[in-house]
Amino acid sequence: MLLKIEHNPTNLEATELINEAISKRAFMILVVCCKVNYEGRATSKLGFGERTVLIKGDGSFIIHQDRNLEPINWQPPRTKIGVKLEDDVIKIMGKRRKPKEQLELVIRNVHLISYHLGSDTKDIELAGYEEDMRQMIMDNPELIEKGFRPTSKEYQTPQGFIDILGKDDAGKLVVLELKSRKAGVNAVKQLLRYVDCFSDNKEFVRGILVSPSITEEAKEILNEYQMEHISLSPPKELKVKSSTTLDYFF
Amino acid sequence: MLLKIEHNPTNLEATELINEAISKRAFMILVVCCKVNYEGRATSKLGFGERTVLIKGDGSFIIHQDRNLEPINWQPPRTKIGVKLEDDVIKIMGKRRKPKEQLELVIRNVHLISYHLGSDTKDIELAGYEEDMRQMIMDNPELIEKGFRPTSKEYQTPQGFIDILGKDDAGKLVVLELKSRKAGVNAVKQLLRYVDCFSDNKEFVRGILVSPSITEEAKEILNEYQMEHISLSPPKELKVKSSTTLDYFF
DNA sequence: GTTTCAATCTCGTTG
DNA sequence: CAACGAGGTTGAAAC
Repeated sequence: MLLKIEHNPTNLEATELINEAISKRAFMILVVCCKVNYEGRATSKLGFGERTVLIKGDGSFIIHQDRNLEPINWQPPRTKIGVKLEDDVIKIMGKRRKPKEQLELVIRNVHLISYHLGSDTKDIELAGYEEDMRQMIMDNPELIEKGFRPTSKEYQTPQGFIDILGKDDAGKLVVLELKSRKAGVNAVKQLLRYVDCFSDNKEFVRGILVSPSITEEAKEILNEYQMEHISLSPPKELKVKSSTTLDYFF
Repeated sequence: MLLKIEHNPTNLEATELINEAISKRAFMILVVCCKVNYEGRATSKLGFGERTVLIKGDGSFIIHQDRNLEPINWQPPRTKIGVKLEDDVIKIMGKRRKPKEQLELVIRNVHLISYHLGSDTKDIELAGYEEDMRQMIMDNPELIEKGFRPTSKEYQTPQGFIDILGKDDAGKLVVLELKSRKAGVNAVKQLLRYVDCFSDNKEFVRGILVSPSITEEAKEILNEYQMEHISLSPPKELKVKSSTTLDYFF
């Protein structure tokens, strides 16, 4: 894999390398003393300090401080990246239209610059989501209860899509609301709104919240409206998430 | 600033440097050929490929592919990081309890390893949030309309907190729902639910959605229920967000 | 500690 | 292209 590194380059040398990296759409890594200005969806200013910067070939622009998981400033993919040297200060601009926004990185001093090329076409396999849960229940309706028969998934109502709609052993309508994590009051309210969509029915409609667990307050509201909770966790068997893997690169 | 770099080290050399970086709580940058396994809140596997890895002194563990803003795998601050060399393969483990989860990075080959120390205590200043908008309206109620008087902010209802509640020139009750960005149907539904909380009132209650813009469908629902929209953007004057700046490091 | 909610959310999918 | 919803959401504030 091609990889260029420079330790403590001059700002002139660094500017040239940054230009190279941009034109090659490389993955660039910088450790610099810099300040940062952002203007767009919000506004921010960050004074001078040591930061680690990633600029990807797709236009992602990521600025990390030395703590926290999240970057302190960033721009999403497809950002236009430009660089210029002015009065021995390097300015890297990331501009985007729609939304109109711009990130300005003012570099006083470069400690490390590196860039490399190399595509990574592997897709991640993952599991443990609401969609996996939905599929699991469609495949094994008895996980809800004996005699449960799903009639449709993502049934549309004025309030949005019902995760799973079905009928129980006695033929009563059952609305399922799925959550892959601990469910709170919002999940219960949503379920209630779905059930209310059938309030013109003569028959009582059952509302069941399906999630690994539930908050205490959510449980109270469920009881209040005679709705139920079933404890069920999403499956964690792995499957390929995206089908567009381009494995012929390997 | 102390900064160590090694280009294409052996896996033995790399393991030693990784150990050094961990024990010094340094900011480590790796460009490696690796695979990644995650087990915890969900499960994921990522096959071998070229990845860029950041490990911060606070325990943040971030793995980037060559596209997208977001890391493909990660662990938050306070993750315990460990490394071992087994059969000439480097394994970096990031473990956390509560939630119990673990990230395993299996490195076949190191292209670049670097670590550096240096604290960055500057706080960012930013603006443009819903909270700023709320404050702006409380300070200048005439932004809504002449004669508007806020009576309370974050007024509690069974449906949640109303952003701002007030009265208009004619003494009619007005419910404001604020959004710092383009508002969609969910914002309108939320406003409608708040207004419904006063449906036992004799008088008509006005519902006003305040946001920079609004989706077409949201506008239709607003009209349907005789609610209003006011176009207003959050202010963007800067202020220091965190008050815990430790500037005496500088 | 747990719960709730905004976010420069991001990212995918769908119409 | 805009809109909608899930996320290992994260992160902060409120309780």
